[in-house]
Amino acid sequence: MNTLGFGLLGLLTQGPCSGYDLMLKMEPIWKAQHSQIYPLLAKMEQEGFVVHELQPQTEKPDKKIYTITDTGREALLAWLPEPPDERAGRDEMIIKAQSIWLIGPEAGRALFTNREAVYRDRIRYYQELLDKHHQGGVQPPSPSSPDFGSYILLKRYMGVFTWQMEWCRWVLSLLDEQAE
Amino acid sequence: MNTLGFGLLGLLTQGPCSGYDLMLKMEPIWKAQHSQIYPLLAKMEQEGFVVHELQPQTEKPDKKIYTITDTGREALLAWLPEPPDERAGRDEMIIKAQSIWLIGPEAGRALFTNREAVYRDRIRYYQELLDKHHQGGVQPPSPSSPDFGSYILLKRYMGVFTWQMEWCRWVLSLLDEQAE
DNA sequence: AGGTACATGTAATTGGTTACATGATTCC
DNA sequence: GGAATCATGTAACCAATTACATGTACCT
Repeated sequence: MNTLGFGLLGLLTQGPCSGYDLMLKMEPIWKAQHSQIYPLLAKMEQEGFVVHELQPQTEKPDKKIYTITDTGREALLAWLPEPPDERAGRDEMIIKAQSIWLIGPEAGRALFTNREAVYRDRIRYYQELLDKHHQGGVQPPSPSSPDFGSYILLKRYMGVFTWQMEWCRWVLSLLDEQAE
Repeated sequence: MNTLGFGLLGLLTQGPCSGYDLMLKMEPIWKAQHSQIYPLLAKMEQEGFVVHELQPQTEKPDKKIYTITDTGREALLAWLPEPPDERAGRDEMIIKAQSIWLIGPEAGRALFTNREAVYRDRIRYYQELLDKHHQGGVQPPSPSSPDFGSYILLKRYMGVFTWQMEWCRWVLSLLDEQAE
């Protein structure tokens, strides 16, 4: 099984769920298309990590409600403590930034202004998710709560995107300096 | 052509280079294996974006020195100003963090202690690269200098990894709180 | 009339990693 | 003797995106 598979198992420890809902729940942390999730769930079922039962619906396609098995839980618990791979973070902006000197300050400014806005939107998005988290209890979830993972990840994304937004502004200030 | 291809073109605007050296130069910003780079360069040559000439070597395999063509430079300049795709940043640690509550505070602490060290190493690595940058001139490169891209990217990585290191420490502090 | 959400699936293609393959040189 | 660096390449596989496919309900 792959990393995405373990991500799905992690969500299923919090309760049975359809493939569609798993896709939505994965979105903030590890975006994957349904075309990747549905076949993976089927494969995971073949290998005994999950089982599903049909929930008939009228006027909508039937749902497949997946549940994690003991085998699945064991596999997840064995995988979790292993030191994670460090993955290459690939972002087109990196490649464009590398060659920014080629396109002149105006086009460069457009690129970074645009990016700054993208990061601003993402920060708003993650802030909203954090606010939802705080709706119930005002206290941050304890490390033994199932919500702890989402909580610390939201904080992580907030920080990463905030830094990148500031980085865009810093680059813009360098570009402006030259214009003077 | 794909994003990696444009990255290679960007490096080639700074001078002709072998596939092997391109791989090394790409490493800090967009890690790719030689098995991805060599066939891509061949394809890019077929499409007229680069040309190569053989540099015979004794006791070592001959080098293929690639040079960007006018077509290649035009394609790069047309691509650069387009707003970049926002790519999903996939890192196994994200999936593990999501399910951290399942493995208990000791194993969780091990995971984050390990990760903190990984980020610390990366910061040291990027700091060294930044120092090398500053060796020649003490002034940061101007936006019209070919080094400007590398310079701002190194700063970006420094910031991103610094934040993630601090995030690890913050999570560790939460885990410790519970232990008390 | 067109877009979004719900709900699932397959097929084609691209992107990326791992492994196989060769061969000299240098460092520990 | 074994690992690392230089230097290229192919083959097999896995991961991920895009497109094709179906069908209802609701909103504008």
